[in-house]
Amino acid sequence: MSTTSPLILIIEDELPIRRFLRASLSDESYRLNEASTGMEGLRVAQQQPPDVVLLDLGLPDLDGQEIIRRLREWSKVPIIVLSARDQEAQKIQALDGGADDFVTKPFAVGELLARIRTALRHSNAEAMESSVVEFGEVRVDLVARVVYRNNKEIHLTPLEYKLLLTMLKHNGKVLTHRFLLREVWGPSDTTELHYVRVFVANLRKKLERDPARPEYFLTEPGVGYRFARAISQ
Amino acid sequence: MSTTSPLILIIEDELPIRRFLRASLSDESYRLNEASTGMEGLRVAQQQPPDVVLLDLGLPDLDGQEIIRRLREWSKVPIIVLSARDQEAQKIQALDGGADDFVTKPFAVGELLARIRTALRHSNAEAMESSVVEFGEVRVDLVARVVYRNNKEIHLTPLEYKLLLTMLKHNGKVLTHRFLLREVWGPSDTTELHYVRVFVANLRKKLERDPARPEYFLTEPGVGYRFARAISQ
DNA sequence: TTCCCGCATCAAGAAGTTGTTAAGACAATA
DNA sequence: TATTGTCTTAACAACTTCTTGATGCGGGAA
Repeated sequence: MSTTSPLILIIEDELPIRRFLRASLSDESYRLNEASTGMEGLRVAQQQPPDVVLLDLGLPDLDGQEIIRRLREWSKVPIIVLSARDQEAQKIQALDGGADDFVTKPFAVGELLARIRTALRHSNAEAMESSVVEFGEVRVDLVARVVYRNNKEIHLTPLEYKLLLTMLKHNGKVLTHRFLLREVWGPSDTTELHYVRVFVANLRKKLERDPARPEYFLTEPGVGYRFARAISQ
Repeated sequence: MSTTSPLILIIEDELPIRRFLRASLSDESYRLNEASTGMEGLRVAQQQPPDVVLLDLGLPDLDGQEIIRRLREWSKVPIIVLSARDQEAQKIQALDGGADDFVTKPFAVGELLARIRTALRHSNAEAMESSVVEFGEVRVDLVARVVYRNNKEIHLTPLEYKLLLTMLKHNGKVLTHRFLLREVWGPSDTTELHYVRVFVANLRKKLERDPARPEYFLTEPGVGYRFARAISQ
């Protein structure tokens, strides 16, 4: 968060509610960005990283869960979900999917503002990441979910990309085979440790200068793997 | 948060609600502490720091705001406030006073559980930040599971690292060969005392300035080994 | 001094883990 | 149904770690 006033991104398709939020929030001297579709919201979030996101779950184009998931792939920005009453399952799903708070419509402005302040307090501690990660010859656009090497697009399969994301997210940490299996393949498959080997080999082949002498996807024998990228980058 | 299941402190004077929470939460295999007054809650929180606090605002002895304030003087534990409907001012005051979330009674269990999980996720993330041990030229990053010496990475094998951890954990204490064997090699192998010698030698070679004149991995003749690191560090 | 004992060091082979390749299974698509 | 791309699985080569025995060192006792 910069020294200027906090930036809030509203992702909401209904104009009246957007108007209402705009009025309530700018009274508090927050800066605002608005998006009326999920895709637009993701794009705006990337271009101008907000300090808090207010997200309506009922958008026309993308599922709310999907938006949360895609945002969380590269950002830790607090997400406050707005949604209609009586959708408990949805609430739970949103919170477990990575949202930080939930406000039920119709909501009291005071409460919403207080929850925004709480979210801002939290986000103060955590640093914002970039939506593009680079290492060596490789550039990963986390929002577009496209990987380039020497500016040439490299195609990754879904699981390859998911594994890459997981390793990027835990940059520098040793990740056990078991952990990677759980993160990428899901909680069921905690046995087939060999998958990880094959897919790390694939990533090396596609992204390392010399796959036999990896610089980024490092092996920790007997433990697991570690992604090592210089901190400065 | 330790490796055991998360500890939740319930501060709530009404027995029926406490019972209800107890049933709902222990189903999820959380550990529970309960307090029926604010003072008791503060005392329990201090004696056994919880991972999440569920706080009823309407307690007989202390004002809810007061409890939040006193907790926040020394703890960052997530506080989820429980309170009756239609007390918006109170809600706002609680959130601004340092509470992290607010659930309105009567609440849906599923939602409460989801909010607890969200709170735990937050506190986990903060705890993960740093846990580094240093001695001499050596730095051990316990989260990343990486060891540096003069800022250069030193590779340790699984058993070497495990032995190092064991000795760090019991800093200053004399550890018998038998104890180290049990801790590092497992309960079966309590005979082969030679292993310990070889691995301590390895650690010295990798981490001591002069392996022949160890400063940290000290021999206690006839007994075992002792790790000695200045307490101040 | 010489012997003895516990500790340190080294290195070779055993045991286990990881890298690599490729073929088959499977699912989605045309 | 054929095609394509992806995932799973197996086999084996290459590599790392662990175990083990041989050897050397040093202090204390005879």
